[in-house]
Amino acid sequence: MSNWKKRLSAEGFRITASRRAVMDVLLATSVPLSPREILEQGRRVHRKLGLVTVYRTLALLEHLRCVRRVHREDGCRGYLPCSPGHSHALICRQCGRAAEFQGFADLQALIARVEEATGYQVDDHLLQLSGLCLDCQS
Amino acid sequence: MSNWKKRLSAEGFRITASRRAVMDVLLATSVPLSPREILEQGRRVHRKLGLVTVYRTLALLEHLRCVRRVHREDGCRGYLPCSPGHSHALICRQCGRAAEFQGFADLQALIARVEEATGYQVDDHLLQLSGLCLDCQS
DNA sequence: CCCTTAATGAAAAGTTTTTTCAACTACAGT
DNA sequence: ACTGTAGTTGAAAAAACTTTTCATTAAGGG
Ligand SMILES: [Mn+2]
Ligand SMILES: [Mn+2]
Ligand SMILES: [Zn+2]
Ligand SMILES: [Zn+2]
Repeated sequence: MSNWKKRLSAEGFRITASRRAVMDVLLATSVPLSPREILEQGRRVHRKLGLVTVYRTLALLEHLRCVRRVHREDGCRGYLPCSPGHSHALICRQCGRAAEFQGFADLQALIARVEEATGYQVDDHLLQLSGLCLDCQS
Repeated sequence: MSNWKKRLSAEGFRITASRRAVMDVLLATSVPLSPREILEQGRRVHRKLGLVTVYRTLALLEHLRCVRRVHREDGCRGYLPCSPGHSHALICRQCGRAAEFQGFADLQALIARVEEATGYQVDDHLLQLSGLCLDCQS
């Protein structure tokens, strides 16, 4: 049983055909998918999947930190699977392929300086990189 | 004549009452405003301002880098005025007050390492911090 | 196998954003 | 100033997106 399903069960959520369909789609993608795209792909394995359930499942998976939402110029609802622990997304602006990376110490240093300069107490951040993946560079 | 208006003229765009209204609202805010909020405030000075024009003016100002879009859990269409040059937004999660900060060298270092690790050629980034402003810490 | 109750999906409602198009007006040229 | 033209506007309609409702289904513990 996949990690995600374990997490759902552990938190008292039921494993349903609809949720499995959504999870299967997300686990298989390397490109951010919109709710509508997830619906379309999900229906290939679970015919009666509904869009409402896609939204609900995405909210749930996001809450459990199984997926992350990607923000782009042309839409802020691209969903990607994400590894456990803190990481950020790097998206190819050509083909959409996503990679993950860690925030290392640089960010902590930057944040410390920003706190110093502004007086704000920083407790969250949104960091996303974009560029060209190896394939799209040629 | 304000900086923004100069920039509009310079690029061949006309200075209209509607655009002035939207710009006035944006120049005066320290909190990200949604198109609808901009419409409401803008109508206080230009009665017949329409929502469509708010959207169009925002797209224009964003293109000219006079305003930036802020992404949040509860909506990715908050608009803020932004200073010339490269900077990022820092938002108070309590009262919404925004501050700007520069990306310094830390980010370059981080990006270099990410390029090294992933093979991607990074050419853009989205960075936003959030936390509590000085007032909201007490 | 029941039973309880979480979960689902169709439809409706509510929102947000874009497209259309006739009317308007900023402003360059006279 | 006056005029012509092309950029701009706003109402309305269309399209797209997201949430709510509610009767029905089915997961999974007992
Ligand atoms: Mn981070
Ligand atoms: Mn930057
Ligand atoms: Zn690529
Ligand atoms: Zn505050």
